[in-house]
Amino acid sequence: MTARVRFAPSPTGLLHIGGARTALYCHLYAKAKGGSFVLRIEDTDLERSKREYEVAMIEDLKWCGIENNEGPNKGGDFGPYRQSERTEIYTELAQQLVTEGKAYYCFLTDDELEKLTEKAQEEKKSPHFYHGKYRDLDPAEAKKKVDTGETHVIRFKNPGKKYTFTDLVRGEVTFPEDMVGDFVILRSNGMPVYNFCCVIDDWKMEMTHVLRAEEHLNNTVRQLMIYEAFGATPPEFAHCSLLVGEDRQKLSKRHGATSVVQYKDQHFLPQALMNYLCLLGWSHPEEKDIFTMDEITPIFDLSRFNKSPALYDIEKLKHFNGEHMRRLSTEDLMAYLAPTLAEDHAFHSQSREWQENCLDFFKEKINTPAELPEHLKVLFSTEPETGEAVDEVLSWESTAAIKEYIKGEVSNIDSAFISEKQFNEFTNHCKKELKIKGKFLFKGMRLAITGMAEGPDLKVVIPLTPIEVIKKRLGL
RNA sequence: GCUCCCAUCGUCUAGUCUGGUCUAGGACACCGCCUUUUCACGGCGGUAACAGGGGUUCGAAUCCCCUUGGGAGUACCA
Repeated sequence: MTARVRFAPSPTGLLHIGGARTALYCHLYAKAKGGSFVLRIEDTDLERSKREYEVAMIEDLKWCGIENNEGPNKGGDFGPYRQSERTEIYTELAQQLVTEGKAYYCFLTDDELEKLTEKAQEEKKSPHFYHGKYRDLDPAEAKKKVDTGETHVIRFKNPGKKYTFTDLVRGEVTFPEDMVGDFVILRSNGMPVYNFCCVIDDWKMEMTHVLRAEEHLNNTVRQLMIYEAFGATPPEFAHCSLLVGEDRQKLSKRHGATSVVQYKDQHFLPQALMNYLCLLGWSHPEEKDIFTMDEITPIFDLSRFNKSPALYDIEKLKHFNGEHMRRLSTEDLMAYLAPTLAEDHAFHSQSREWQENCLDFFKEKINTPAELPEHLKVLFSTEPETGEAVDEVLSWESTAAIKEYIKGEVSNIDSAFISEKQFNEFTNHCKKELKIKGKFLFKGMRLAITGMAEGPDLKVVIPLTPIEVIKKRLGL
């Protein structure tokens, strides 16, 4: 049987980091098994679901390099892929369970429910202990109430036994008989709830594997009951660890940038984000840490999941971004970095060759595009630096001598740049004729030409600095 | 409260299933040195962990139990 794996987000917000990781794992696993990756939209929460989120989600997944084989955007043999378009299927199946005595109508009002929950808690019983009030109501009588239009939901009749299943990452998991009560499967507004549709869809869409985050582990018991009620074979389950923030709690908006689109907007490389996310809970068999998703697809498997929650660390993500950025070809690097600079940045007025040399040099110094403008100041800024370090260099007599000499030389230069050869001649002149060496030479030279006390290698920086900038710095 | 899950450097992790080769390996961050000045990169080196307690065993990070700690769930959210 070919693997069929789904990612089933609810379109109630933007795709977040945790969702992207789950989607990545699902995608990777489906591809590793040569199977299909299905996108299903779980929009049964009418209040919060928005079509625009669905659209954004598909776009963000695409940016991540995750494309589905089936889904609302692609079609397929198991559609529709939006739960809101499948309500008939759910309602019919829910009715079937009622007919078979495996579910029943419940007429509990919100008030009653609340009171019963409180009562149960006072008696130190599970909150759901009294929720089965209408469990044994005569079906004919229940039907009559329904027909007269009384507000009702459909509750699943908990068989009251232990459930055990083998989770592909957690091993054998057992739930006690009273872990959940008679839970709702069809709301009073006629919409089915998550645990019900999820099972129906995974069953009818013939999913072979359900990969999701640990927060769903407890839901599995309800789902197992439903599969059993229909005599359906459940898929294999794999619950991977949760992503947490600094406070060790489930990652959410309050932890800062948690939607994928924010990383896209900040110009992170999608392959870096995926690489980092992939390693949060999964490890490469050879302990490699930098790789592309294509590279690991053939070797991706469920046995290398770590069971404990992983802390999402942006600093480490930046490192991954740097590594992937440095692996880009000259052309791709240009396409990546150049657009991140402001439109009026002096970088854009330079030649293509200059731009390539420039990026090739500065890519070594940064991990993210956001750090680039600050580094480029050494080439374009005409504002002299201030501070102790600068003052110290300025206090040396040699510095004044260097500046004087450089000023003379530069005023005679007509070309657009000082060549590396010329720069070496200047250095040698200062060394031999002016008898300046060591830090007095290099620091003095740097200050004279760049106005800075510290910075990258002068041999590279000087030939990249436009002569008019240098002249302006020297007051020419 | 109840249920389920988890527990190796500050962080991500390898090693746990199939006890010995683990004086616990790698990565991020941090620190130091080298790359004839600085910073970054790179190279080299360093600080830093098996939550605690009991067992089992000749031998335990690895197996068992308890404690503690953390997380998730406990909805007519997903």
